[in-house]
Amino acid sequence: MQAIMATPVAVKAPSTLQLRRIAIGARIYAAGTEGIAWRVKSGAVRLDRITTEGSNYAGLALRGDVIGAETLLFGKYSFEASAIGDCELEPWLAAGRALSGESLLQTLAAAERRAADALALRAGEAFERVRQLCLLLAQHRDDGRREIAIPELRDMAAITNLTEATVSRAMSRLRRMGILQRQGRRRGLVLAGADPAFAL
Amino acid sequence: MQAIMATPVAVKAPSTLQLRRIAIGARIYAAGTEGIAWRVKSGAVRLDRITTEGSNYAGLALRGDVIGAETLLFGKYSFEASAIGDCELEPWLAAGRALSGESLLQTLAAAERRAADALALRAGEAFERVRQLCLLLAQHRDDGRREIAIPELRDMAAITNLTEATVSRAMSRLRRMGILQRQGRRRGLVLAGADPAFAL
DNA sequence: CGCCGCGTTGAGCCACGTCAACATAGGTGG
DNA sequence: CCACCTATGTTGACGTGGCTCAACGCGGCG
Repeated sequence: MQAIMATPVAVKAPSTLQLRRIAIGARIYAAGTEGIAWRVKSGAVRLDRITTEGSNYAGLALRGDVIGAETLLFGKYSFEASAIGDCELEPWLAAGRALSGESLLQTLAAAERRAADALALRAGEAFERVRQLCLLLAQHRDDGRREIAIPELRDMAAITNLTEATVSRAMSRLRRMGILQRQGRRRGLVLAGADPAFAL
Repeated sequence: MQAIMATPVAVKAPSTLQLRRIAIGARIYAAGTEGIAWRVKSGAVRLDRITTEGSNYAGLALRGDVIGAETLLFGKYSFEASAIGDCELEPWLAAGRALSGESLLQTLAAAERRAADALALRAGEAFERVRQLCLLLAQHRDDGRREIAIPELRDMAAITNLTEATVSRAMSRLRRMGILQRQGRRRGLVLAGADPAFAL
């Protein structure tokens, strides 16, 4: 487990905080702890809201999204964040004097689009939801194909509001159909075809 | 249907635009049209994303939330907004020179909390989802009771990702249990008990 | 009055949840 | 290196919550 590097000192000298790498499955920060805001350079982040009855999936952040912006107001994180794909984060410097309204507005607009995506992942048939989630997680490569770091079933299930068993069946089907390539159980990258016939 | 009052002229002289009232069920603005950002003073707003395959529920805005902030960037609305309870909107003046970073940050934090609420409304059993939605829509009154402007079933169904039939059954049950009072078919206000036993 | 949109309710069915058994990967200690 | 353990993923069998389809009631409106 990585230490939370965000301290008041870190806030004062963000330039010393460079790219932060988080392994898949690891927690990025806990709710209620102190820290700074980050921009997701690559990977995928799951946000959870902590309630008295446990923690619930509360949002998704992908490449370009900002997480933990509330620390600029409260000093503490409101949600818990965990990496569901290998992540690179960079400190988000909208804070302090350099706070740009335009940048904040863009972040707000992006957050609203992302929230709409997250909602859409909870509607429709199971197979379609899982397919859409894979699409969101996919990154384009030079050769035109897409690669996807498959999150744990637990996370995919929470995001789509399905059970792990149902997600597993959908993933098996995507593999059987040739849309996802490479073995099933293997953690790590999987390829989606470049062929438009593989609509993914 | 109310006319869309938001025009470039309106943007230049927002002070002339005062409280805007929208009747339940009416559209507030359409995606792609020009306009300004609004703060929801009361009521509830449903946001929809327009795609080639029609429009999909994409978010919820309640008292205090800001809608249409993306117009400050693009000049146009990205989503469609409709009132699902009688609404009062006021122009949101974070625009132009008066743009305050703090206010923007608060709006961003509120949007993220609201997005988490919206996601939670799509998890759990049908009855519980409908109950939670009613809770979100309820306003406290002086006498300690709560009043709720019941949206159309169509909207409650879209928000909770249930069918109208299922939502109707859940609402009937809430009424049978005495948690919601007043008749069923009647459009308009319904009361929830103040008694904590009526957990709603 | 007749029509239309909305809400209500019942009957039957099916997609997904539940439960369980098993497979495999990865870690840990010998 | 293997033995073992645990966490995770896979797959089948079965049950059920909510969807589908349909009929009906009611209110509003031309």
